[in-house]
Amino acid sequence: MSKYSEYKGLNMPSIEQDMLATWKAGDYFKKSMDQRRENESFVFYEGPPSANGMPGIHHVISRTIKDMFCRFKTMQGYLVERKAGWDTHGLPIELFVEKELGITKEDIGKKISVEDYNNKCREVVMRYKDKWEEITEKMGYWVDMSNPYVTFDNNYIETLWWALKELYNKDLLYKSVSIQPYSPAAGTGLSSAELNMPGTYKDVKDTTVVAMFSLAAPATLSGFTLHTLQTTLHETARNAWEPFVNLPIGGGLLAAEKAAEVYFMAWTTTPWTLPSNCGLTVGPNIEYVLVQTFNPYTHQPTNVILAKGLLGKYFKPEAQSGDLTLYTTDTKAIPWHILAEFKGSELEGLRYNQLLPFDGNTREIAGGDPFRVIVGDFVTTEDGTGIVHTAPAFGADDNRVGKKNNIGILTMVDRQGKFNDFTGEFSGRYVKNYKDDPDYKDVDVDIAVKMKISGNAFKVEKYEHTYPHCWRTDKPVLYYPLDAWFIRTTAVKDRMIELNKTINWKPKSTGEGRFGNWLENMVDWNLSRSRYWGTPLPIWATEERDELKCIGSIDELIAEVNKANEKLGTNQVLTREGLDMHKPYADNIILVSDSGKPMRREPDLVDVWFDSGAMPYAQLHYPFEQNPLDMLKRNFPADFIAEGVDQTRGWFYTLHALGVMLFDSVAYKAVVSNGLVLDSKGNKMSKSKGNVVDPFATIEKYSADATRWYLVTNASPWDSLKFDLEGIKEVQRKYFGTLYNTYQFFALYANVDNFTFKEDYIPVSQRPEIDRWILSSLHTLVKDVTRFLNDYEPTQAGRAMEYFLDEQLSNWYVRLCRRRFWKGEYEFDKICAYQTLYECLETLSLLTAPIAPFFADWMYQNLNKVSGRNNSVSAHLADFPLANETYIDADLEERMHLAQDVCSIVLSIRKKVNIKVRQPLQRILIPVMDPHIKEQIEKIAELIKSEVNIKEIEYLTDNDGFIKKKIKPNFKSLGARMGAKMKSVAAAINLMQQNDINILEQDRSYVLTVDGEQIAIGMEDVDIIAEDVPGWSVANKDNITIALDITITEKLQDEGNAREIVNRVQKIRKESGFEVTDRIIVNIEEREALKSAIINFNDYICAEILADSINISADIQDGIEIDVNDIVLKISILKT
RNA sequence: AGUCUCGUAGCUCAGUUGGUUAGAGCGCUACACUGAUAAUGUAGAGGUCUCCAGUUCAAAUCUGGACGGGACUACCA
Repeated sequence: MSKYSEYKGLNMPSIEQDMLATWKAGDYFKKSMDQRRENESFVFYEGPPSANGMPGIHHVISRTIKDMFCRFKTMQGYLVERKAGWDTHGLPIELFVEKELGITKEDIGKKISVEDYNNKCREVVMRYKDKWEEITEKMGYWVDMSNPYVTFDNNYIETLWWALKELYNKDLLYKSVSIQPYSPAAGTGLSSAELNMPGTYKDVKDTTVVAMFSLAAPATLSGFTLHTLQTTLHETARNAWEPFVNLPIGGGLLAAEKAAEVYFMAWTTTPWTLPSNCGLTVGPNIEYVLVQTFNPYTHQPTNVILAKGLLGKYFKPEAQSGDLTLYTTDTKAIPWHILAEFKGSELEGLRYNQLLPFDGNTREIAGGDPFRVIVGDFVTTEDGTGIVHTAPAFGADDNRVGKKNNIGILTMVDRQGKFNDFTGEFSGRYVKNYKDDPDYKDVDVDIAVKMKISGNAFKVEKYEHTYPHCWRTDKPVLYYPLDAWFIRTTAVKDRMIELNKTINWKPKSTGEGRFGNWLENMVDWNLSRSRYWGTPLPIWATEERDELKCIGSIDELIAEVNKANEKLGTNQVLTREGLDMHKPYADNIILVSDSGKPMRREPDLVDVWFDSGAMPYAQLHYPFEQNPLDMLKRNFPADFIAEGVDQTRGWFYTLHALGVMLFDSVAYKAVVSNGLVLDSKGNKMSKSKGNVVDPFATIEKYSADATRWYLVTNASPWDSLKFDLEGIKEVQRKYFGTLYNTYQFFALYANVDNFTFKEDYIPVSQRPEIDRWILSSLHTLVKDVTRFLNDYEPTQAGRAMEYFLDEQLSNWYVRLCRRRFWKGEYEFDKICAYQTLYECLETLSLLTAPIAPFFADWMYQNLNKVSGRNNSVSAHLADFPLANETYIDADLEERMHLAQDVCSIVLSIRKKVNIKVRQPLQRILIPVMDPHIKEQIEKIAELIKSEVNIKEIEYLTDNDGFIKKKIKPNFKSLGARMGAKMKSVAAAINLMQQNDINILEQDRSYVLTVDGEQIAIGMEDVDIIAEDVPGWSVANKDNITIALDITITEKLQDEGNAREIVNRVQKIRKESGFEVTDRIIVNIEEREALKSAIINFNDYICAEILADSINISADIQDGIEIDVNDIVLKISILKT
């Protein structure tokens, strides 16, 4: 096998199929790990997807990122094990099954047994496993799917139980009431997922009330510590009204005691929660005022407390300090006076009279110490009154703040959504129309009316806001206290925050902002799910709940069962083999308490996020296998994980929380969170919109590599990506097309010359300048790519490779070196060229391998099969290239860049004056102010000359007096010194004449006169560039200026013609299908204008076209007509 | 509503510690090249850097606000 494979065209999908077959046949994935068994490991966790839905294109991006870094680290020599996993529990699966069976949650256990239902879930959960495996393979994601972790496995669940017991023993697991979204119409709690379904939030118009809670009179406060402010407030109010005691204001005679009443104003959009009120919450730093005014409904004198910032919502500015004595029932702008001001924190502890007392909402029933003012951080002054009516039963915030302040709880509404029987005239009434009763009367309105009459309402109005509805019944949800088990994450909050700071987040903002804030505002983790298909909570309780038992392993469970059989006389049979830990079996197990009472399992399931968060240990079946600690040490924490940014508060959080709680450690050291994949117009992809991209079709049509490359290089992974197939096509054309072309070019000539890299490696220092340059660039690239990938900056890495391939390798090195490959004998220079290009291609294939594993390996193998240079048969078994610093020559890279600029400028002048490149020209002039630049250009003069077809380069120094200089102020250096004078100084510099510039250059300084002031500037304050060489064709770019001599002498003309002839003959050779090595004889028709060219450049022409001779004839038969610089003639070519 | 994120050419994106002519690729137009040819080069057109205000001698860049897209959390008076 001594020939490089050549191809007719680039067909990436077919390359990928070949490579997949090769990988499989050679078992390369396994090999890539096996050969590094003894090495340091790089720990990676695969976030488990759920296989009950089809994989989408958004899965391809996160898996590309995972795969890329795992491959990269493997090539760097680490052992990177990648165990696949499946997330198998949870609500989405249950909903899917319900839908498929056409049942609802209520039917489970009735129309279908829990056993059958769960079996169905178990079946459904792996429904698309095949599809997932297929996409995994096709996209080139190397992950071990032969031995995945599955969250419903007994072993997996056993570890979860172990973890739960650890938490239980650390007193981090507790049961409590929590406020959850609940649908009275459906009789079921709703998950946040259900609440986030489209159409759940609707605009509704509700009756809202600003309720007035009267401050308790000091006299009624026996038994409680008196708040001094309480007495003061009453006295202030009484004193304020004192002068009016005998006046008939407000539509009645003022009663002194009534006038001394002080009310808190609190707004609610759910008046039905008022009977359950237990507290009023104020913001500790909010300013509040006591206002003397009139009740707008009863017109009685009154005094209210509300946030100062919200006065404008209830009182007209023009009525401030209005005359109270003039108030009548008809007064539009109710007069008001501010009597006092205080901060929220001062109000804390004030007591008020219950607003709507009934039999069922007494202080005793509430428990705790209700009807007090408390403080809470969540209070704002954006709407309402700055005082929040707090009903701990019906709001999560309320509940939290209520618990913290021990104000008890009142639940005056039952689970059907109606007031209980102890709510006076409202007993039995539904708070919303849950039963579709045509005669339903809004209970909120009646409550509001009652309050208006009693003087406890300040404002009643309809208010439109969004409110969640049950997606199944379309009825408003209410927040309802339900029993639940919690993990006390707040206990380790500070530690979690501290450890989070050590995690390398990509992007940083997700870790600091989104995740950091989330940790700051952390609440305890509600672990309970009242569903059927999930990990059962391993807690058993006696009926009175006075004894609890948390089970931490299957063995322990079996032992406890045996104990129960013994003590309770039951006959339960439980073996490890026959065990299913799910419902309903787990629920049937009865254990015995220490005091001998039967215990039943707490019916809840565990949040699926616990399943996935415990995956680092559960996938190992920790600690139930051999050498658990050693095993854990090798697999925890992860060095790297990656998932979508939507996992920030999901998987990323639960991993972190459990890592901290169980092991006081981070669970991952680095995390890449990728953004969303949107459609090409920037809309979210969704099935209903029909804009989802099918990853199978995409890969099949455009290849996995192009897709992967596109996903990685188009935008940073964490920016949301507008997915556009056109972009993939572009990548295919641009990157892979160019790489392919370059390889093809190499293969074509290397095969001709039998280059197989059998010669010794020619020391780079001995190679031509251009070879040293491309190798320098190549090794700079290796350095950059390595750095970027180590930094988890794949986009930068990919773009650096694109730049190298396109701008440096293909468009410069190969283009300039073409001749070296097809011209001349197979000797030193040619071998240099082959070795150099080979090394570029080989290295590039290895650098590319993590991102585009198929194409890279394909190219690598094509090269390596022939040369056998590398011991590894696949790029993925090879080592990642190491930059050789000795190859890197910054000076060389700089001057080549200079050469590219110079050529580009010359070409643009040629274009401007319309002289084609094939026409040689005598010289260019380059004004050089900087000796370093001249030195640099001199070293690459040959290259420039041949590239732009000129004979010589001359350098102009300013002494020659030809150059017209331009001076520009250097704002950066000048700005700092000049400050406000900058503008006029800049203007003065722009006005400097040629001789001024000369003086500056000579003296290295110059004194400007600006606004009558003398200001000295130095060389560092300006840029001086040669702008023009009068009388020449000139162009410039940045600081380089070039003048081109466009005189075409006769000799140049001849040479141009000769080149033109060569060009035409070459074309004919090619069209006639001659081999590149065929020798020819040329007969050319006589033309006076071309004669001298043919005679003078005979040797040149013959050498170029491999002609043995050129004969000029007066007449040519059967010739081909050609056009040489507008001269038409015939030419005939014969093979010798 | 809060938090995060994005907003630069028709499209996709760069844009260093603020520094005066804001770049690239694709697409478009014209020309050239023709032993990589389904390749390549050169040139041209195309911008209110989303808007407003501020800081500064100087703002795409810094600050504040608004608007728009997206995500997450929540829906709470």
